[in-house]
Amino acid sequence: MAASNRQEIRTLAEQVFAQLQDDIVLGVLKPGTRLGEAELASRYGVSRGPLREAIRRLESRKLLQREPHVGARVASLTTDDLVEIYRVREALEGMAARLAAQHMTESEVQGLHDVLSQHEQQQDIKEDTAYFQREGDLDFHYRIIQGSHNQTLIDLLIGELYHLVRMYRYQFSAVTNRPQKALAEHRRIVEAIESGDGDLAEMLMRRHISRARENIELQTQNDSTNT
Amino acid sequence: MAASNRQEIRTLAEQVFAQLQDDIVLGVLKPGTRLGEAELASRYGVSRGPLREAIRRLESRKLLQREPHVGARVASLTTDDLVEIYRVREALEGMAARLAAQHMTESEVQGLHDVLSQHEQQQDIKEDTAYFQREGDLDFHYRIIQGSHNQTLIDLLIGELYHLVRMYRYQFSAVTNRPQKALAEHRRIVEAIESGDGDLAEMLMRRHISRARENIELQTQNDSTNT
DNA sequence: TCAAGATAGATTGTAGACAATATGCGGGTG
DNA sequence: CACCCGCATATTGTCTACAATCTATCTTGA
Repeated sequence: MAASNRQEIRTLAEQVFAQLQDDIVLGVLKPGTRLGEAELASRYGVSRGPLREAIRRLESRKLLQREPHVGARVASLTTDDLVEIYRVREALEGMAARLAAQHMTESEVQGLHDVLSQHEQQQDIKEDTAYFQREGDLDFHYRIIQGSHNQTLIDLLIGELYHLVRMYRYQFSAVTNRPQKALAEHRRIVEAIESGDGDLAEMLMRRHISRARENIELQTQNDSTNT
Repeated sequence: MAASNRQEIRTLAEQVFAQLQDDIVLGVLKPGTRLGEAELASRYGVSRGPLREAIRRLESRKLLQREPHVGARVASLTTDDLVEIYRVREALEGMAARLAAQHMTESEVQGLHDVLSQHEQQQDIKEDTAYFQREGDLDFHYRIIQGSHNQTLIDLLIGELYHLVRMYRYQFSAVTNRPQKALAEHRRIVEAIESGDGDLAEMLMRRHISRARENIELQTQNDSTNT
């Protein structure tokens, strides 16, 4: 539902790539797991050729780590890695918000409002906050990124970086402990985009992501002191 | 010399990957060229296995475009693509400059000064401005990116984006028509980094790259009106 | 002239074999 | 007892050959 297989898949190598990626992101294959080629080949019902091509592509997306003559392992993200990623997100999504304020069409802005009101309802019904905190939050960010109409930016964020963010969320069942504030920030970002204020949109988006990063850093401190 | 093969290369697939990448970036293989698998395999003296893995990795770096059952072509960059890339550079290198101001070591700052004075001398000797306008300029940017000490950021910029920038420069023999101003901007960026002013460093870097982008956009307009 | 089918060419997928290398175990030595 | 060296094993890396599939072109017929 969220955003997994965007384009039509035709070759076996691409199928294996998509399946293996999902299995890694969703946690079916746990971080650190050794991935033997023979084992994977039989698991997905293909030969080693297409499998190795899929592995190469997943390696360049940092979803698995490879070492020559040793093999591949499912990437295991540390919190430091995630903090690094959030710095990059801050820069790229800030730019995306700025460009979205300039280039978004009316229907795209309307779509933002739809997502927003959807989240507001789910906030009232407090039981299913998981949606907002997982893929729902990402839907909002996806739309703004797409709204930048900058294909390079879109590919970098959605094609490469976001899989790692999603993997982390599934790995640690990560939830934001400030859903109301986050939703309020989303609202103000949409207002800035709607009024075409690129400067403000970028600033608000950067703050929004920066706070999420600080939240991660804080939780890490608590974890280490409690342990 | 500049920055081509950073890590030790052990497997054939990695060798082919590095060679093919260089051949594309440096223009040995011209944009749009069809790359038959059999032809490439004999060209580099390997079989199709390692070759196909190299092709997959180059595809995810956007150095070549592939179509299933048709084949691969050397990517041909349009000016619009480059403008998109410069928007991303503005965001990412702005962040890199901010982080560099916070995290660069003394010796790294010294290295920046060295590059700077090197460029100043080459400016006086006006004959060989090509160095500054090509790899020399990139050296400066590379150092600041490395100075961010954010490996995710470094990988994205140097590992993925910069090959495209370099390819474009070789493709069009692109030169900046404002070398003095660019050098002055470099100087002020180093000052901001040295004084630990992350806000200023980011702002100056963003302006610097933004002006380079405007320069590209202007040249494109002239080209189209003259043609 | 246009459209549908056949053919040629290429790429993609598969299988099997061998070479190259890392890992882990066991024995020997200080 | 600890450490180092060498060997066996398993896995990855590579190559060859062939089958399957798709694309594009050419031919043929209406």
